[in-house]
Amino acid sequence: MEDEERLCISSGSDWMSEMPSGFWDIPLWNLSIPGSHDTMSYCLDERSSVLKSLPWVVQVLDTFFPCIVRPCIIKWATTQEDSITNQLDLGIRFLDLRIAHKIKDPDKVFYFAHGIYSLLTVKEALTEVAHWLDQHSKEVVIIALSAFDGMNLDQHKDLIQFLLSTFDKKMCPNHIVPSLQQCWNHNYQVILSYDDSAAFGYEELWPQCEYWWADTSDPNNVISYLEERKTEGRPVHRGMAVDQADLSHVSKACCHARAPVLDINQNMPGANLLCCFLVEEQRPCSAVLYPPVFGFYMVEEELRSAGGGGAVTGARGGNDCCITRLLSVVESELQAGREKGDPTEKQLKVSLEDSELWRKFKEVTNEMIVTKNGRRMFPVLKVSVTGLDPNAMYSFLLDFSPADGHRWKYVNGEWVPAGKPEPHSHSCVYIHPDSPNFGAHWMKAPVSFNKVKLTNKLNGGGQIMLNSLHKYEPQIHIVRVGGSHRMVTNISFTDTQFIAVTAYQNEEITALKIKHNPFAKAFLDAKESSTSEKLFLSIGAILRIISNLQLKTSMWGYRTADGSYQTPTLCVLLVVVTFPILEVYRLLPTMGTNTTQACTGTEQPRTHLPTCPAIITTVAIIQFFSFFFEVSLSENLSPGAVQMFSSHEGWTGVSPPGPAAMLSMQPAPSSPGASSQYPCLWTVSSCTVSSSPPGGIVSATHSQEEPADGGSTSTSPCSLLQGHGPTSSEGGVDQASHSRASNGLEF
DNA sequence: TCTCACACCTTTGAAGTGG
DNA sequence: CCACTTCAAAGGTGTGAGA
Repeated sequence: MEDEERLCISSGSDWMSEMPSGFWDIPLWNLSIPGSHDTMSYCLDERSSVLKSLPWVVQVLDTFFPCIVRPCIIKWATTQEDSITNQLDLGIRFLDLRIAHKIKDPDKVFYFAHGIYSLLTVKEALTEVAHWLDQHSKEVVIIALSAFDGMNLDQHKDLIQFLLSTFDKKMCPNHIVPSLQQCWNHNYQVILSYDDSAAFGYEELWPQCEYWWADTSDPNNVISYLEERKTEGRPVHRGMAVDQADLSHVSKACCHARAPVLDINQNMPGANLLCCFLVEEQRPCSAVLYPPVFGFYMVEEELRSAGGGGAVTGARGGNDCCITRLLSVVESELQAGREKGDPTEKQLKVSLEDSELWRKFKEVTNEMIVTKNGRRMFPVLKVSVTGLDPNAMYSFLLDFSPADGHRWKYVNGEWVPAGKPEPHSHSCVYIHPDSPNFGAHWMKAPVSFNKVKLTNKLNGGGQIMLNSLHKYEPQIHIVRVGGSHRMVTNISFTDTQFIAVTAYQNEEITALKIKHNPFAKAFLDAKESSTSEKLFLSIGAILRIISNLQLKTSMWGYRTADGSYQTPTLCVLLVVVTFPILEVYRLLPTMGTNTTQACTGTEQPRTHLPTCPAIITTVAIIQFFSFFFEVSLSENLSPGAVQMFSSHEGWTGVSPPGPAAMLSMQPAPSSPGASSQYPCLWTVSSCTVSSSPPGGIVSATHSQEEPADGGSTSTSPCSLLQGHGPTSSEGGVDQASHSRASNGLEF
């Protein structure tokens, strides 16, 4: 960044309006904006009871020894000394407000809370803010409301109504990309983040700020943590991000970053020195262009810059000794209080349920339907969690980040990138309905996001809005709530990526959804009934074949030594019974299936493999018994073979595998017209059964169009043996017999 | 590419029943 | 009072026609 762009503004109360024009069009989240941690903690009420969210020991002690407990809490909890108006005058533009409603308080009065309740009410404080904004019409304040201790839905509604009426047209809608210029053009002065699901549906309310917390008091670790997070890119969902760094193990947080939150705590000299440095040396509006330079990184850089004599501002030049001393104090202070962290959460593990199913969808590029009214996800995103603190409170959130920088289209059976993506539209964060809840609750069973709905319209109601034909990756955020210790863990699984669509493009995806989603069972049953119907067609086909054989042998029997014919009833029955049994076996994977049935992978192998033995065996039986026929089939079949029967879609749905995949029942080709004791030579594939012509193999076609009368279309099972007219003639099969066969089966 | 009505299914919860 | 069953309503699916 050029030095000119690092201009520091001397005035705190109107520094935004005094920003150089180069910053006017930069989204606010790309500016480094000073804020105050627990903004309202300067007015905690010693007479109020402690919060119920505090450990029970503290509550018990407060019951018996309030005169001791409360001053201690106030000393610990007071992170600010200046009033909210003074903070704004000093340049603070990010307000961290923890809201609470006093237990058993019948009035609709809301307070701030940090350990105990505040003296000032929310109404009083925010009215003060609104008044200040009236006097500073070009200043923009980011207000983050969170915690909401002891509040129910009705109270949320009351509070939201108050916010809407207080700030009215000053509130920047959440679909706007807020820059100074944008805000000035529309007189927006408030960006209000409301960290509760009650805010869904209000376009004036922004989602929760994302906190990046290094969870360490070591400045080097803070820097490396923020550097690492910086490489991951910006938060995927809109809203302010707070990169927070705890400079003391007692949670006297000094926060800074994209929307830095500065703690002006008087009790922590190290932190205060650094904060003072930030405030007095860096100053508000020490803005950075994208990519954002994070707080401490910037401090470090500017320290080097100042120390190296490259004065950015006149005030900093020649302050080498001062800076070194400051850093030394900070380092020693922080070294003394290394954070201990929570050993439990360090072992946090999150695993994806149904990962095998997700993987199958991923293999064929998963698709998720988005509709105007919202459509559930399938497979359902479900995770198992271990390693949480069983007694701590957590919220589980879900949002969706663009998986890549493409728009996609489905062309010729595959997804291909198709240009630049639409701007990532505002996507609500879905808060798991069980939130907040104890760690023990989250760990006792897999956490399922089965109720989340995906939409392509911005219609609130907690639905996730996605762009159609864009690829997304779900992200789960585990947020520790209800205490000053705030932990955020983000988890995502690449197998859960999908392309949002308004209608399924890939038939394989449709098949997988129908197969595994119980709500789509109707279509599974439809397929089954269709299959069963075809099964009977197949049985009919084989019977016609047998019938046809009977015709060709003049009678259904074999010639004995004395020249008479015997009817091999048992053989016929075997043929008739074997085929349906094998057919049923073949259909087993699809019949009676439910969601618990394991998927065998893509549809192709499922229908492919069992088909072969069914046909092979059936044909082999026919072949075997035809051995007894006086009239060899080979005499009646043309070498230019036609298909046998392929009534089921599953058979023909399999692409003809080509010669390499063919199974030859008897490899030796017969010369056309050659008479043999063996009736014919068969070649069997997964979907075709044909006599083997010298020149090659005829591929299969569907037999659904098979005429009911067993006519002479080439796809008819009858036609397998008789349908090639010239050959039939050559074989000497008389037309009368043919007609008789078409009229019915005789057994 | 998207929307919508539709048939068909599962899920859910209230009502009924019996021990 | 509880456990179990029944049943109807609500809601989740993919489909296919049409915009």
